[in-house]
Order: sequence, then structure tokens, then C-alpha cells
Amino acid sequence: MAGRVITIKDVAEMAGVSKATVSRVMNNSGYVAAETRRKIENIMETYDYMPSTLAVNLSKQETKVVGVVLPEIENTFYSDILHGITQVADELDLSLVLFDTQNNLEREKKAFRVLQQQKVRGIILGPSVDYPETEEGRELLARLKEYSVPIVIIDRDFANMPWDAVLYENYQCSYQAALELYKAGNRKMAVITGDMDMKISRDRLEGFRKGLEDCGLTLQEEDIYYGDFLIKRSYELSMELLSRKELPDAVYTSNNQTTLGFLKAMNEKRMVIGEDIALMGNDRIETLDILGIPFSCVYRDNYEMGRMALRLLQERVKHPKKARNICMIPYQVKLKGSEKRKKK
Amino acid sequence: MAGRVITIKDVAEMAGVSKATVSRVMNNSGYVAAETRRKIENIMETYDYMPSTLAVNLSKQETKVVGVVLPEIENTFYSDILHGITQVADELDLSLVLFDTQNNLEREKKAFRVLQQQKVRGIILGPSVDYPETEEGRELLARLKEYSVPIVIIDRDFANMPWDAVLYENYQCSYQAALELYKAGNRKMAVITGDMDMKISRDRLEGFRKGLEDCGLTLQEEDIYYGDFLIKRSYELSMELLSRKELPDAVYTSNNQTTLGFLKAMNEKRMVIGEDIALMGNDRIETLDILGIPFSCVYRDNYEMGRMALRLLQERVKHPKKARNICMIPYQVKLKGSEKRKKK
DNA sequence: GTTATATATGTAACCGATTTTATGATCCAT
DNA sequence: ATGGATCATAAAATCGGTTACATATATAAC
Repeated sequence: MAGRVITIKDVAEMAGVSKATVSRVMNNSGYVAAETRRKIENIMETYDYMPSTLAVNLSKQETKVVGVVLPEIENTFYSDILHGITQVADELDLSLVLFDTQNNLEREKKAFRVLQQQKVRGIILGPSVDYPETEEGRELLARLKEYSVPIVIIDRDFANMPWDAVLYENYQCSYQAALELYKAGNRKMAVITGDMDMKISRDRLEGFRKGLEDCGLTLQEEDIYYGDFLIKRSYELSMELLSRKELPDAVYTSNNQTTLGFLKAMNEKRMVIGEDIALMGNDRIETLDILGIPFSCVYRDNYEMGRMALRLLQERVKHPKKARNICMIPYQVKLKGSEKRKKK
Repeated sequence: MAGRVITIKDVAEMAGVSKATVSRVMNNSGYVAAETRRKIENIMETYDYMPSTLAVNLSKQETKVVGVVLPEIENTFYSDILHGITQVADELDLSLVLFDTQNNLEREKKAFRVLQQQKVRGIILGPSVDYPETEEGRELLARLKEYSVPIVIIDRDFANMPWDAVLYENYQCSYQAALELYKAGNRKMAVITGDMDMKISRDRLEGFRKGLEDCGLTLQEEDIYYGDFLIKRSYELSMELLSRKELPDAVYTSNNQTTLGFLKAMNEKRMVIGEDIALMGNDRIETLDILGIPFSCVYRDNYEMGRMALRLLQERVKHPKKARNICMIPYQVKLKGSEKRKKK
């Protein structure tokens, strides 16, 4: 099978028919005599003919490609989502073009440009920031709205967003997290937030605050540590927090990185989760489970989030006119040894 | 800018020139008068013209796309590699088409087929298995060898492999790991291996064995636990291991999943790393570092491995005839509290 | 002043498929 | 027998670029 690649023209000539007939065979379109079909299929088989995707794409003016634009694939949150996306892509016979923007708006723009030129079927987008919050972001947002390619947004929900999205109910997650911590006996809570320029972050804070209020507690301003969803800042804030004379009973961390930053500080302070302080975080951290560390979390099915994102996109491609589709991914608050300890 | 998409024909007509001239402007090929160029560029600018990648690909008979085929992106080992690849892809203005094969040979084959039809520049491949070990694998191997697309292999090194590769020196890694454990005072060691159908796994075992021998020790057959690189099996083997009357001083685990399986068993047996037993594993596990757990490891720069893979591929595309390129990624054995404890 | 060379642009073929249109048969039904 | 479906295939246009070749003018060299 080495040597030159066979084209439709070669197949047609060998079969003694026109290119059109070969094309009809491949696409099962129009009429083809049974015998002609057999002959052509035989030739395709023996010469291992594969139609050029490049040519098909151009003539059909469409591709079987979906663009995936994520802010940080090295974060398990996103690599789990990506895993889900790849599964469904395999099922639907779609190819994925991946862009890892590393939270860089310029790279995000570049990704859109490339994907637009490629005439992708659609785009799954995990935005680095909430676009409406910055001038640059609003510009990009405006441009994206002109875009004819279907887009599904992951884990962001900015106002007046015209696109389908897969989301978590951040407010409710945090609300329930607060309740569970309370039920376990904790009374004094602190929060390490994510980037307050992001709605998901504000929602998590407000949900937690409301949860405490409905338990008759008040989240004090000095118990809110404003972070940025990254380990480093969370660590710094946690060191502050853990240096206080009066420690809170429990701390709520806003994402997996925030949790890790807090754990780093705990280790440095030689403190133990579940003894000195209870910890509840957004997102499970597999290693902590394995180690049996009493880390409570809002468990969220990120793999399913990825699967759902591509399914929504497919749905949108089929029915471009249907109403906007928002899919809420289920979550579960998992309590693990976050009872208030006597030791405190 | 809403409405129809502009093509080269439109640009040419508006500028009052031929398509060829517009093409020459875009590609900086041939002669174009300064003024003509300006006029054309102006029009392209105002109408936000973007050449159709589909058409460019077909006429040039090449793409700016690299295929990435990985066995399990949800494993941080591979998502870190992928991260490295995406970085270099951005630098080189290449697009990535991603396939996650989930260790499924059928999906691997499918990926190759799709990529072949797409005329990708090259492929970065993390094979699910060592192809020469199975009939199916040998078939695939044979077919791949007929393939004209450049391939760079990640983390596998099977005999007579004709492709460039980025590898770790598994034998040496393990050899040195053994030495370091010995230096720290450990005498009785056990190993949990990966899949013995894979050379990387055999190399790790043999390197470790040789390391011990050069320290005057012998790795006993009953201290070798033959696993498969997955958490589950490693956990089962570890439970066996930890149920022995005589525990070894140290255990060497062959990859991150193997390590996690062992840790799970340790937790279940209420045993503590660095007290009951020392642990040395292949690959760092970030969370363990953060928690300050005395987990020694062969630290390997997977991000760099990804970067290097794409660089090698680019090199190969530029110089198809050059001799085969094997790149060894540096590693470091990091000892963290693996001294033999008195407690034992 | 002619010839060679560099500059500038247009024409048309080409990449490899799809798709519209056209053209013959064949098969019925009336 | 004839008009109208149904079936089968071919020819040619098309998708949106690139590129080899042709043509024309300006400039330089002899």
C-alpha cells in the first residue's frame, strides 16, 4: 500500500465510471446500480481508498470538527471535563481541535480566529474570565456575538449571554455546604474566595453567606479572604487566617486550587484537617480521598459536564433555532469528618 | 461585519485586481506594487477578510495541524504532557487535533485513520501498549510504518522503532531510586510494577533490581508485586504486601497510579508513610508535596516532555531525512523523609 | 537603439471532493 | 404506441484558495 495516495479520480477511472458515481456510492446519495456499487466498493477496498477530508470539507463547506477552548488543561477540573468531551466526540465521530489559553485573553482571541477560519461545527468554551468585567472582554464578547458558529459555555454564566451553557448551581452548592457544616456542629466559618470579578465566585460567596444566615449565623467581613482561585494567593491568605488568635471552626475553599493553597498553609502551620479545623472545598481532590483525609467537598461531576457540553453543542447544531439551553450539572455535598472537634 | 463571509474573489473585485494578486499579497510571494499591496491590505482590513483554511489546505495539500494521540488525558502524567504540547503549538502557530484513546487500540486505529485523511503535519503518539507485544499491535505497527506522516513517540521505546521519541531513562531512574533508598538506610525493599508487557515497566524493575544488587542486596521474587499501572490492581497488591508479617523497609511504586493504589492500602491499614514504611514512586504527586507527606519520588518533567515532543516533530518536518532523534528528558530522584525509621 | 532583466499583474489550471443539470434507458400505465 | 415516472450515469460547475505560465511595462546594460 506504499506509494501514491489514491484519489476519487483514480477510483473512477479504474471502475470505468465518473467521479460523480463514486461520490454517490460513498455518500449513499442518488441512484447507483447494484453491480456498479459493488465494483466501485471493491476497488476502494483493494486500494485502501480514503477520501481526502480536505477536499470534502471544502466542497461541503463544513467540517466534522469541534473547537475546544479551555483556560488551563493542567488543572484536573478541566482535564476531567476534556475527558468527557473526548468520550462523546468519539461516539459522535467528531474531531476536536484543542486550545489551551492559559487564562490569556489574547490566546483566546487567536483560538476563535483560527476556529472561525476552519469552519468548525461549533465551539466549547471555558472562558478565562467573565467577559463583561473588562473593556477587552466586552470587545471580545461583542465580536463573539456576531459569530455564526454555535458556542457552548462551560462553567460561566455572564449576564445576557446568548449561548448554551453547562453550569453548576454555585449559589446552591455553597448554600448547602454552609448548612452541612452547620449541621456538623461548626459555628464560626471562614471563606477563601476565588476571583471576585467572576460571577461564579460571587455566587459561591453569597450562597455560603445566605446558608449561614439561614442557620442564624452571620459571615463576618474579616472571615472572608478574597483570593483568585490560585494556589499561591490562597496559601498566603490561609497563612494569615491560620495566624489569627481565634481560629474558625471550618473553612470553605472555593475551588480545588484554593483548597490546595489552604492545605499547604495547614501543613506549614503543622495543623491537621479535621482536628484543628474543618475543611470544605469545592471539588473533590482524589488524592485526599485516597489518603483518608477528612476533607468535605462539594462533589461535582466534571466528566459529565464535559459530556453534556458536547451533547448540547450537537443539539444546537441540529436545531439552530431552538431556545437557549442551560444545563445544570448535579452536585453533591459530601461530608467527611467535618464535625466540630472537641479538641478545639 | 455581520452577513456573508468575504472570499478572495470579493477582495479581488473590490480592489480591481485578480485573485492571484491578492494571493501574492497574503503570501508575500512574487511581485506586488507597493500601492496595490496597500489598497488590497486596506480592503482586507475593512472587511475583516480571513482566507478559508479549508481552501488553503486543499490547494497547498498541507495543513498546520498536528495530531495528538494520548491514552488517558485524565491522568496528570498525560495532561501535563498535553499542557507542554499546547504551549509549543501556540508558539509555532500549529493547531492540535486531540484523540484520547482510553487505552483502546481500536480508538487508536481510528485516530490514525482520521489524521491520515486530514493530512496532518505530524503526530505525537502516546501508545496505549507496546505494539510488538500483541498480534493486533504488530499489525498496527506494520501499518504505521507505511505511513508517510512524521510521528514522535512519547514514553515508549519498542525495539526497531523507526520514529523519533521523547523518553525517560527508566532503567537509570529506578537504579538511582534504589541507591537513594539504600543510602537512606533501607535494606528490605519491595516493588509494585506496572504492566510487564511494557518495556518501560520491565526497565524500571530491572533498574531497581540492579541498583539493589550494586548495593549488595538482592530483590527477592516475593517482593515483586506484578501490577498493571492502575490504582485498583496496585491497591490489591498493596493490601497483600501490607498483610505480611515482615514488612519491607521501603516500597517502590512504578507510576503515579501505582503510588495512589499503595497509599489507599496504607490508609486502609492505618499505616503511615515514613513511619511504618518508606515510599518512593515514579512521578511526583503535587498534593502529597503540599501535604508535606514524606513521599520520595523520581521527579520527571512531563511538561517539558510535551514541549520537547512537539519540537522534535517540528524538527522532523523540516528535515525529513535526518537520523532518528531520541530525546531523553532529565529526571531527579527527590528524597523526602525516606530514612529508615527507628519505629520499625 | 536594441536586448536583457526586473517588476507587476492577469489567465487558467489545479487541489479532490460534491452537486446540479443533462441525457439515456427502462418500465408502466393508458 | 406514447407520455411520464423511475433508474443510472456522465458532464460540468463549484468550493476558495495557490501557482505555473503568459504578458506587459519599466529599467538597466551594452
